[in-house]
Amino acid sequence: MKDLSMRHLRYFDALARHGHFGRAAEDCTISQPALSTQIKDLEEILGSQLVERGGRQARLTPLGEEFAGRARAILRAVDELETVIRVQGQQALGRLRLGIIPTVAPYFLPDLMTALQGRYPGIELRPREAITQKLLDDLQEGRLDAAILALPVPDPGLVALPLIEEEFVLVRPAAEADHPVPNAEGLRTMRLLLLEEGHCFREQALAFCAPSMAAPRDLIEGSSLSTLVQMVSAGIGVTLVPDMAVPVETRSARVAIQRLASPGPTRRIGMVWRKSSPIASELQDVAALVGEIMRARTIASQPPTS
Amino acid sequence: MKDLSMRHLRYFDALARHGHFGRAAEDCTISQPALSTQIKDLEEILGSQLVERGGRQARLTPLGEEFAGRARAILRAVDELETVIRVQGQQALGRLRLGIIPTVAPYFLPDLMTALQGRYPGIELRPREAITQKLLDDLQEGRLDAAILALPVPDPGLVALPLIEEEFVLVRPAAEADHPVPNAEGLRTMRLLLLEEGHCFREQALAFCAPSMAAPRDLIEGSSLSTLVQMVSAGIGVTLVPDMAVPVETRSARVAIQRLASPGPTRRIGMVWRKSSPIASELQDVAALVGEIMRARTIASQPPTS
DNA sequence: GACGCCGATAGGAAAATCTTATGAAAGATC
DNA sequence: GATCTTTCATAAGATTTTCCTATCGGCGTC
Repeated sequence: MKDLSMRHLRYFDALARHGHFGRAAEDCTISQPALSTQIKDLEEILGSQLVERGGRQARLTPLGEEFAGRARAILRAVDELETVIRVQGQQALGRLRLGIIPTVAPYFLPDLMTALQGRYPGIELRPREAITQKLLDDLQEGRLDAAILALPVPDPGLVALPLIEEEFVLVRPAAEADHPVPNAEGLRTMRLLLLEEGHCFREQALAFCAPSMAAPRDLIEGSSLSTLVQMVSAGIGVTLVPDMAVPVETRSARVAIQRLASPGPTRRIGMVWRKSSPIASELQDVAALVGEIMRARTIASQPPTS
Repeated sequence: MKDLSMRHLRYFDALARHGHFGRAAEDCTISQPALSTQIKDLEEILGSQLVERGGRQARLTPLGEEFAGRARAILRAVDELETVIRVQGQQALGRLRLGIIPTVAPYFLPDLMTALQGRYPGIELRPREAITQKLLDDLQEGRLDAAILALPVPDPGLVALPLIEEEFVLVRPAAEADHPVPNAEGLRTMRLLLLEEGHCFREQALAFCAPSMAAPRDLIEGSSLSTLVQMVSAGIGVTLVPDMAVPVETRSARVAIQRLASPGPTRRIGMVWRKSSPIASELQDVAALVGEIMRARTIASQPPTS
């Protein structure tokens, strides 16, 4: 047996409104027989007579009235559905769930939010700060639209657009400001403060200091760069921070900054999203915008010295 | 361009629930390609991507989620619509809009309502009292399902089933109880009280008294039989009332009842409905029931005397 | 790099829908 | 009261939509 279709509802609605097969058919821009058969179909489907065919005019039965009312409500809902989806589909970017690793978020998120709000008025921004692995998972599962993190990402199925490349700088107690700049080997002999397991920045710093995977002696962990810097200023040890963190983190701490000799440790920050993302092209734009902001901020913040 | 169809909603709902084209297709008992193309159609119709096809699994876009929610609501409404109509279609008679002329209504309506309620449990009864012309109009326009009135009805397109035939009796002041029973000619010389224009009973009475259409002298009008009888008891004149009205109207009035000589005036009460009425067969039953009641009541009420 | 899973695409078949032509019933008209 | 008109139903053929089978291509896995 056939199913109830949208057509049935639409045609019946027209018939209910006009009370006349011919005019209803005209309203639907189909022929009168077409409408007649559809109405007949409908009555068969429901197993009840909905229209009373008097020679004079077509009138609805009580059941027909009931049907017409409900049908109209459904048609309204369908119309609204179409409108809503069409309208929402228009605006390029309605919502952006953007993940950012913890060693980037504090230094760019505010500016980023402002810029995105300006570029996409009315956008619903949902930033989320998490470590790389969690970001990648969320990305894969569709809980994030894009993420800003350190490249490379191993995952195929993701697109990555590099944004900036930045150096790590050495942060040591203010008292050691005029000590000589150590190299990687020298660093290994110092008390190095690092982020907890899971942070990509920790791995990158370690990779520089201890390429052989041997964890350096005297390794102390902190939960944020801010914590690490505070510990440094207390004379507990030294640490590495990314360039972008310097202005914020060393503003009020009594520490010395030393730029390491080339080739020093670096990281490349990029934005990634699913290749299959429906808003891939918009994300391309977003990435460009983010790149601009990041470059402007890092250049501006870097002292003219060195 | 094609239109949004019920199919689209159903298929998309399945896809949303399973997150998997193959399983969704199976759920809909169609092949996977069929579902794929329908979903693609849907996306084209709406001009937006609703599903994100990652190699791994199919995920809904935010727009897709919105769509799925609304689609589900619509499908629920459609399902309810079908159920309601199917169920209501089962019960033979859900509602009966029954018109009755004023010279019948007071004497039968209560019994009739009771009997119909008993015969059709849960029925919604809507009796309406009005003069013949109005009843016929309402019947034609579908505002009434059936009407009880005096036959014949000129209208083709209506079916009429005779129920009872009853005589008119003369009502005169109690003081005249032993006056001789007048014939039609004699009636014309008396002060005759009649219903207002429009009542079929008025015309029938007039037709008996004054076949030549000449209105008798001294004609006085009242708005109901009850009023007329009260006026008679006050000695203002005489009137005719149908047999069925006698028990009720003369119960507490000081009036005399005289049965006229045969062939006296009579009227035939019947029930009519549209030939095209969808509940024509039920109305046939209703008419039979009404006939039974009327006959029982009129016979029982008639004194054994003649 | 072969295999398996998943969804897209192609081509032809089946079904639903539409149109034109025609029929039948009931009012309307003369 | 016979004819004309209106109105809806039915019939037959054309068109469109929908579906199925077969096959491809991407992607992840072993």
